[in-house]
Amino acid sequence: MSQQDKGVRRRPPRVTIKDVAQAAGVSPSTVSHAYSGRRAISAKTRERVFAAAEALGYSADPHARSMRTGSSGMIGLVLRPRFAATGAPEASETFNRLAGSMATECLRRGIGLVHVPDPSRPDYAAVPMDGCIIAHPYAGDPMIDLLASRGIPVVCADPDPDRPDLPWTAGVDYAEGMRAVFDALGVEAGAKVWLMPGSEDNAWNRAARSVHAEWCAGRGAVPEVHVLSEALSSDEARACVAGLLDAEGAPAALVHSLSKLTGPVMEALSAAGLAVPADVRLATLTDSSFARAAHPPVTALDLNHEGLAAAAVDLLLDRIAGGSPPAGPIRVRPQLNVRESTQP
Amino acid sequence: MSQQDKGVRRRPPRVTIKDVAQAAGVSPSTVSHAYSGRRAISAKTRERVFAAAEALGYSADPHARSMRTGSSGMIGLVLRPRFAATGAPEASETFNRLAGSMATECLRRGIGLVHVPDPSRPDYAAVPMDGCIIAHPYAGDPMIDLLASRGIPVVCADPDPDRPDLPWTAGVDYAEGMRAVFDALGVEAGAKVWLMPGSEDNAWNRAARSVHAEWCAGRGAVPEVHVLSEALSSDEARACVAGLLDAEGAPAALVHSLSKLTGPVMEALSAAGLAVPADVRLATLTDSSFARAAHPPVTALDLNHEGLAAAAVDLLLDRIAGGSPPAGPIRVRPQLNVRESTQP
DNA sequence: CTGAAAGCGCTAACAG
DNA sequence: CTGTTAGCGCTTTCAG
Repeated sequence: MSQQDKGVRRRPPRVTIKDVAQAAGVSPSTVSHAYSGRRAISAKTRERVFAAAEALGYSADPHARSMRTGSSGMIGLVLRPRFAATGAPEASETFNRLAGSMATECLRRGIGLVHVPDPSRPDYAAVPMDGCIIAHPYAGDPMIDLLASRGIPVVCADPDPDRPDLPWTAGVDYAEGMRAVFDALGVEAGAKVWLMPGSEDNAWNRAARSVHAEWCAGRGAVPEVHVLSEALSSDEARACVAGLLDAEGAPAALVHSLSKLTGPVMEALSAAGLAVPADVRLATLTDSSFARAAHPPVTALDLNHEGLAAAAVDLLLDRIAGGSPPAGPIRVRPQLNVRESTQP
Repeated sequence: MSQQDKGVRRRPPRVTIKDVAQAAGVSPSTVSHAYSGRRAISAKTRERVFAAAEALGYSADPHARSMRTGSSGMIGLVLRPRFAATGAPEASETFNRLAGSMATECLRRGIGLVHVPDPSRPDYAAVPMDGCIIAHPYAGDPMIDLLASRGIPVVCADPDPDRPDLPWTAGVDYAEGMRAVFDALGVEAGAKVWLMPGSEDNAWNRAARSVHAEWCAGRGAVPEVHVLSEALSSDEARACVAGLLDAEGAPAALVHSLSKLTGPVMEALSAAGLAVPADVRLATLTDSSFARAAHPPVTALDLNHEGLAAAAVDLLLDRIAGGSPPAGPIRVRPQLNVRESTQP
C-alpha cells in the first residue's frame, strides 16, 4: 500500500516512552520516573533522557497517563439554565460571567476546566474529569445523580432546591441579599409589590418567591407574583408586562429576576405612562450591564459569581483530595447596588 | 485489613465492560459493539447487554476509550492575554465574553471545551484534546509551535501578527472597523489624534497602530502614540493619562484600546478641565459595559467575539476532520457603536 | 452473528 | 540507582 492511501490523514506516528528509552539507552520505567520524579534518578541519566525526549519531540500521551493513574487533572463544569447560552449574544452575560469565573479559578490553580456537553444528546461522548461542578442545579436535578452514580465527585454551585442539605454545596446567600433589595424599594405598608421571577425551578427563583412573600407579610405590603420566563424574547417580555399592567393596574414597586429583561420591562412601564422611580420603583435580582446602563440605572443584586466560582472550585478540590464535607453551609454574599430606580 | 483503612478513600471499584459481559453472558467485544454499533448484534443480546449495563451502573471509561481510539471528543482553548483574567473581576469582561462564546459554540455542537492550563507551569499536566484554539496569539507565539509539535491540530482565533498567513486562522477585520472608529471622531486636518494602545504584541494592538498611522497620514492629522498597558490598575492609568496631558497638552481626539480603562481616562480628562466630546473626542477599541455606562457613553468598536468563536470552532472541526485549509482568510466583522463621546 | 486475544502508552510493583 | 513485567479498560483484528 502506498504512502498516499486515499484520503486517510497521515497522523504522525506518536513518539512513545519506549522510543525515548531506546534512544537514551535506558528502560521505559526510567523515562517515566525521570519525568514524574517518583523515584531517584542519577543526574546523568536524567539529562540523557531529557535530551533524547527533546530530540524526538516526545510528550506523554495524556490518555494513557490518565488511564493508568486514574485521574486527568481536569474538572468538569455543567452550567444549568442551558438556555442562558442560547439567546441573543447580549443575553449571555450571566452565563459568560459564571463560566469565565470558573475558568479563571481553575487556571489560577493550574487545572483544566472542561465544559461538559449535554449527556442527553445522542452523539454524547463521556468526558474525562476528576470531579464536576454543577452550577445552578434544578430541583431534584438528575444530573447530580447521574454523575454521582458514575463515581464522579460532584459539587453544587448553588443548592438543589429540593435537596438544600446536600453536603458538598456552595451557594449564594440569596435570603439576605434579596431582603436588602426589597428594603431598598422604600415602599409603604399597603403598597402593591410585584415579583416577576423566572420560570426555572432553581434556588435563585425559589428564594425570590419566598423572600418576597415573607417580606410583604412582614411589612404589610401586598404581594403579587407574575412569572417572566427566561425563554422570552425582548418583544414578548415587553408585551407580557404591558398586558399585566393593563389587566392588574400598576404596582408601587416591581422586582424582576432577569436583568436582561430590564429594558423591555422599562419600556412597558413607560408605554403605560409610568415613570421610574416616581410612579414605580424598579429593581432586579441579577446585576448586569443592562441594569447599569438603563435610564435611569436600575438597583440590582450583584450575585458575586466570582466568589461562588472560587468557593465551588475549592470545595471540589477538597472533595477530590478526600477531605470531609464542610461542617456548615458555604455561602458567598451577594452585593446590593442601589441606583436611581429606587431613589425617589 | 479492615474496610476502613486509614484515610484511604474508597473509590468505588469501577464497573468495567468485562463485568457487563459476564452479567449478560456474552463476551466483552459483544458489549463494546452493542454500544458502538460497529457490527451487527442480534436484538435479543443487545437487550440483555443494555439491561446488565443498566443494572450494574456501567458507563465506559473515557480514558480507556480515548486511549484506544486516539480521540477524546474535546477541543482545547488557550486564551492569550492571560492577565486579562487576573485583574479585578470587572476587568474580565472581555475574557469572559470570548471564553463564554467559545463554550457556547462547542456546547451547541455537542463537543467538550477544555480551558488548557498554562503549560509553562511546573505542575503542568497535558490535557487530552483533539485540537486546540489559540485565541489572540502573541507575535511569534511559541504556544502555536509547541502544540503543533505535539501533533495537535491548531487553529488561531486572530492571527499571529508575525505570521499572518498561517492558513488555519480566523480573525476579526480590524482594519475596516478601526478606520470607521477614526472616521467617527470627526476631527479636522491638523488636529492632534492620540492613540493609546495596549502593550501586548498581538494583532489587535498592531492593527490599532497601523490604522492610526495610515489614517492620520491620509487626513493630515497629527498622530501621537502613548502606550496604556493592560497591566495598569485604574489609579495607575489615571495618573498616566494625567501626566501625559500635562506634558504634551490635550489632543483633539483620544482613542484608547482598553475600554476597561475608559473610566480612568475620562477622569484624567475631566481633572484637566477637558470636556468630552466638546474639548476632546473619545473612542475605544473594545466595546464593554464600561464604554456603554460611561458619562457620556463612549463610542466603541464591538469586536464580535461571538462571531470569532463560531468561526474558529468551525475551522478547527474542519481541520480535525481532515479538511483542507480555507482558500482565503476568514474574517469576521466588528461593529462600530457610535455614542455621545464623538458627537459634538 | 459471536468469542478470544492482542495491544494502545503509560505507571508501579517487584526484582535486582 | 535501574530493568523487567504486569496490567489499567477499551476496541479491534482474527477465528469461528
